[in-house]
Amino acid sequence: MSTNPKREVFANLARVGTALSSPTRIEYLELLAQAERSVEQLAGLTGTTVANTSQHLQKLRQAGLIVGRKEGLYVYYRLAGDEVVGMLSAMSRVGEAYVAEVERIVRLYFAAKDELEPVPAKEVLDRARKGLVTVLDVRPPEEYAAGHVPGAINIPVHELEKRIKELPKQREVVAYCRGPYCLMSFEAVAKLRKKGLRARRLENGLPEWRAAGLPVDQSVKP
Amino acid sequence: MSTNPKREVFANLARVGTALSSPTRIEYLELLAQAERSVEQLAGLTGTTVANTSQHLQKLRQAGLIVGRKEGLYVYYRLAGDEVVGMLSAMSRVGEAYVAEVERIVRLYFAAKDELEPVPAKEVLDRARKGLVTVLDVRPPEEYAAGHVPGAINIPVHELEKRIKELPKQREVVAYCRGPYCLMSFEAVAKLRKKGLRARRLENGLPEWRAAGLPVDQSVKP
DNA sequence: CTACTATTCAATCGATCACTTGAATACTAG
DNA sequence: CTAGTATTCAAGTGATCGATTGAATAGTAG
Repeated sequence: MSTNPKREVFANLARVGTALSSPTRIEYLELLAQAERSVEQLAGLTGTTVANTSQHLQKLRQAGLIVGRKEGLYVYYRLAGDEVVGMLSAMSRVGEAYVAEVERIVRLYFAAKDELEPVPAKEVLDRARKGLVTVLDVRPPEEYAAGHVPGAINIPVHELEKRIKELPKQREVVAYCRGPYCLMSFEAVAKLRKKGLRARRLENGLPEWRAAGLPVDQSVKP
Repeated sequence: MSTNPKREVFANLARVGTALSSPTRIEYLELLAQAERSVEQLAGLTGTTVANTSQHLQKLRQAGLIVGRKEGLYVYYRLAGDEVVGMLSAMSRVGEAYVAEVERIVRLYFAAKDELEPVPAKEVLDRARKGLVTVLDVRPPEEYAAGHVPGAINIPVHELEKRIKELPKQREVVAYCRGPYCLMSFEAVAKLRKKGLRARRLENGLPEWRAAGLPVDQSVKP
């Protein structure tokens, strides 16, 4: 029983767990699941200092969850792979199912869950191809550019009211954003319904869509 | 949206992450995945004190990963559900794929980094068009299908040895994979040289190639 | 009731973590 | 080269964590 190989494996897994033990780092992961970003961008998005952000990112990198790419003066980080999204989804599922607290918050903020029943991904893909629904991406343009559901229209949620006429009025709208805990699509559905459109949420965000192996379009860089 | 609900949810997910941040606790989870056990049994199996075991189990319980059942003098703990196993699997996948592998290969090849000097992207494009080099994509087929260097041959790194005859023996091979921190191309170059072929790495992976505005071929989805 | 056992609680100590601050490094522009 | 910027490194502080120890709680057996 000199060195236990199983213990070594567990120590490795624990390193991943440690990386996931900070709310801030989970937020970074969610942001990086949308598009790669520089340290400075991430610091601005989360409201922390650059040095602190850099340290968190390095913990995530050491755990193998993200990778960095240096381009000129900037270091762009992105998720190491779709497996990371799958892992986060698995964690969310456990959290939702077993942590009473999470359930409470989900109920409180995210749900009139019955009224806002989400649409499964496959259903959306089929119906979008047949022209039966309009798929709406309410995330910021740079995230849309980094990857979006094929054929989706991009209108950030805060511009939705003034650009609502870009959407076909008679067709049902399916809105999505960053993930299951992202509020933007709830907000969008509420606004659209207020204006008299039929609207529902996609069950998850783009990272989960991509991780499920569904097709993703990307805006070409100049 | 007064208090950010996303932050609250992330804080709870982080509690799950914290529960998974200790090798000992992961060991308990693995044991409990087999069968429910009492505190004393678990303490004996892991070689820790009963009090310590009890504390770990309570952290796991608070995170919603296990549940306890009191029967007489004993408290029997078991996993809260199968989703926990799924989450552990997802973690293992990430850990194995990105931590262990990278560490192993870095140790193996880092010393020889001078010998494995990479080829700049533009040079490869020119020389590939002139038929001077064979470009080799060692990523999994689905990633190759989603986009690859024009004219590149796709042989996943683990199939390289048995499919090596698909490569022209006299032409130099330039191998690439996922990115600058992906080590599959290091492995590929090492294998190719062992077989007597001239081989070098592309300086980056396909994402950087695409980001640099260089042409990318794509296999059409059905 | 008393004696005994499994589990949990409480107090403690050293190690690690999150965050801040200020400096060092790496790269670009001129 | 110098000036300027993005990122990382290094040191310091208060908080939390993991483990130990010893006592308290809850249950059983007689």
